[in-house]
Amino acid sequence: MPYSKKHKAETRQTILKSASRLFSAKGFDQVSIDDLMQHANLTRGAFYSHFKNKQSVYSEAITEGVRKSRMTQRKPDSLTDQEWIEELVNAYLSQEHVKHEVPACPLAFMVTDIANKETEVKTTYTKIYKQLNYAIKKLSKDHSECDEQDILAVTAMMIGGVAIGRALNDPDTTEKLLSSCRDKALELLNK
Amino acid sequence: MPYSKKHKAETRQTILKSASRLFSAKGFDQVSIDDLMQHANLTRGAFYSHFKNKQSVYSEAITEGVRKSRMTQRKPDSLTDQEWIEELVNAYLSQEHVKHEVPACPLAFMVTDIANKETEVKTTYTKIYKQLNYAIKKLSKDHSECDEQDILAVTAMMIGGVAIGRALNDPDTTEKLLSSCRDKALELLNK
DNA sequence: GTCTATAGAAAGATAGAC
DNA sequence: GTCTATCTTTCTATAGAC
Repeated sequence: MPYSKKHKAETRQTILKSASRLFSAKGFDQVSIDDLMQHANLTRGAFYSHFKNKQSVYSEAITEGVRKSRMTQRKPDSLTDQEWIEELVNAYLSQEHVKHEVPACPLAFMVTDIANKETEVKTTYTKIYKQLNYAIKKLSKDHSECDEQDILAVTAMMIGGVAIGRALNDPDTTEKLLSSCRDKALELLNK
Repeated sequence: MPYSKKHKAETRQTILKSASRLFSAKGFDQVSIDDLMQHANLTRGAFYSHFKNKQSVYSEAITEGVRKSRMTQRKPDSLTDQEWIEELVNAYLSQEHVKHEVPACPLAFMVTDIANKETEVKTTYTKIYKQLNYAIKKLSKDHSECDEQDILAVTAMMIGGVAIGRALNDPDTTEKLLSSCRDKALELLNK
């Protein structure tokens, strides 16, 4: 057997990693299977040994993107829940995130792209969206009075703030937007 | 002259109308020039008498979309500023808007699509984004203490709420999201 | 499993007739 | 101004050699 199972799994993972980065950056249609494979130092033809088609790698890339993003990292023991949540919100609504200098959150980077896709993809989006809200809820419950409505508003502000920031052409406006969302989000979360 | 100037202007407007609807619904790449022209009962070849290329009609479609959307309508004299702003926020964060049963706001429907485009398109987006914030500021100044930060947070919530709502697969979650954003947005605007 | 080659389809843009 | 025809490119997906 010239190729081990381990090798196959690693190749698959490499493709998925490129996929999550490229689809976030450029959207479904602007990324070709050739692009994905070139980033993995492979050629087009090899793609179909790993994924059924383009849509299926896109769907998996969403999950992969969340796995790598800051939001799903474990809280360091040195921080309180409140400190950690503050750090997460600030990192989310940051220039680095908007400029994609850190792993992108698919919830913000892919939101419009996903709206036009099939059930499978939207179901994945819905799932990770609920996870984000649940994670914040859990981190807030001990030190805050905020309820589910507050949290839904906060995540809309976070996702919206980052998505809008990416579409703007004016760095000053982006910075004002991000800082406003940071302040108002933390205000809602710390009440 | 077999075709009048008026006829040309009308044809152009018809194309633009299809463009604003289709690009909002499906995104840049999923709409072909053929699609646009078929909706105007014309064929591909005629397109280039009206627009330079696909990108330029996309750019104009953003402006056209805003022109038709609720947000730019004039306030009826029978309503106070406060009543009108409440109506606008509620209409924006509504199921009808998310489902595109009323003209779509490009700020929400095209946000990710635009992030990956060239300067011209992003400049247009930035302009209408600022217009939205300015319009709300003007409507708020007489009855509310809210500042620019509040307004930026509110519009992020509005745009984010609608964009996320479109990507979700679960009507209950969408409804909870929309109603939470409505409540929190109006809370910020009425303080 | 990965490669090259290619089939087949779609779409942007142009040319020339009317 | 609008039509049909066409050039050209790009891309998904498959076939077959290694």
